[in-house]
Amino acid sequence: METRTPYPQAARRLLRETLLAAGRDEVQQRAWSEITMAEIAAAAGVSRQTLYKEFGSRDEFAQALVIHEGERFLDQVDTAVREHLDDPRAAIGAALETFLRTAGEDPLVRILLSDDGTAGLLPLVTTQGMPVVQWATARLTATIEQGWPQAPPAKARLLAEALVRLAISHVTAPGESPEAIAKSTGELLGPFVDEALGQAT
Amino acid sequence: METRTPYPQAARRLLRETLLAAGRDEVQQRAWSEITMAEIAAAAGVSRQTLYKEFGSRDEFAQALVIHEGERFLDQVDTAVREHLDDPRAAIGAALETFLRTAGEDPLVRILLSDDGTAGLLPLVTTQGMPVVQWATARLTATIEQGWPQAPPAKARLLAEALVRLAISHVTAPGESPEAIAKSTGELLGPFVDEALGQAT
DNA sequence: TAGTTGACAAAAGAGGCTAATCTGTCAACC
DNA sequence: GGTTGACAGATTAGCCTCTTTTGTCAACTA
Repeated sequence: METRTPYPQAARRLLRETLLAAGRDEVQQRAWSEITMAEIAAAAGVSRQTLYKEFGSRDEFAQALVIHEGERFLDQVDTAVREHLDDPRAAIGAALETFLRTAGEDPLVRILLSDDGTAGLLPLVTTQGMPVVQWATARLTATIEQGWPQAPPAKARLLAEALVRLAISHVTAPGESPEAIAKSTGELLGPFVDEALGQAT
Repeated sequence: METRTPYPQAARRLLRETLLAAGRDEVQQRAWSEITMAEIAAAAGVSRQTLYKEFGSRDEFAQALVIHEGERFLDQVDTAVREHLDDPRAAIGAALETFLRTAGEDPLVRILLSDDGTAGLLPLVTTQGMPVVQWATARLTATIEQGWPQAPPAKARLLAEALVRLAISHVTAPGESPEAIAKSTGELLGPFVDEALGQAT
């Protein structure tokens, strides 16, 4: 599984990583609309043109940033899932609870939700949310298939997309506590996963 | 079931209905931020003060308008559900498909989704969406309980809220076709409803 | 080769300032 | 129960200017 990465790819990856980290730092302090590309480049210790060369445009960078941050959440979800490979229903609950809790506490997510206008990042998870939904769905699908290889791919994807959409919904319009939501959703989707995975609670 | 409504209530209801209808007509043409309370009142053939007396403020009117329009969609959902009382799984599919199709074609919904900013109506179904979610959930829960009295209330509510959130998600960030979504979601939630209602397909 | 620098047009945004409009709430009237 | 007219305070439209930002050059450097 471990392969040495050739220098060019590694350098490129490092560059992206550095720029995205700089972007995160900025977004944690001010609204997206008040942050300039020049500032991000400067914070990363790189020229503005390098930023453009790597990401193409401001909007594309925003997309990449949101997905990159999402990656952090999904890593945690992965871990939560792996701790409940024996009990799919509990896995769903743990995954959702982990996600909602960390997202709810994350300063970046708070800012994202508070900056309403068209200029902000919020549309990237609502009206223009499809890229994020599809990316997260693909990622979660992979996690599920890895944890339960016997699951039919179509059903894994179905479950993943529903979880992604429900998770986003609960983050943007929060009602009950993460635990309550996790419990309910586990109950709701439990019968489906029991059937799909051929395992009983 | 049929009771004569006393005049005062009837008049009040007629007033609200007329104002909301006027509001809908306006919103179908321009963005919410460009519509004034005076125009709505005029379109309803009523004075501005009557509007304020009835709805309190611009924001409250917006809330009422969104819910009132939602009522139209949920009426259709009700009908769709009632046509499949023998098959809960099909009922879910029909309900979602009906909702997504009519919502997708509705000019009002299109405008709602295109007007991003804080000034628009969109936040009422996303970041400030809880009132709408709760209202729609309560309404759908009632429909389910009426159609399947044997269903445990908690499970009916659980199912209803998930359907509401998924429906909103699919309207704001549309991916597949209404039919495909309806089919998938029916499949996803089927096992749960089978269990909750004690009926097999 | 991968990055920096400086320069650029076009687009967007900040600032100020006035006039107009809108909201939300009066009280008087029918 | 509804209308009318009037009102202060807050918003918004318009316009104009100045500045900044975006996105893309070509020339330069390690």
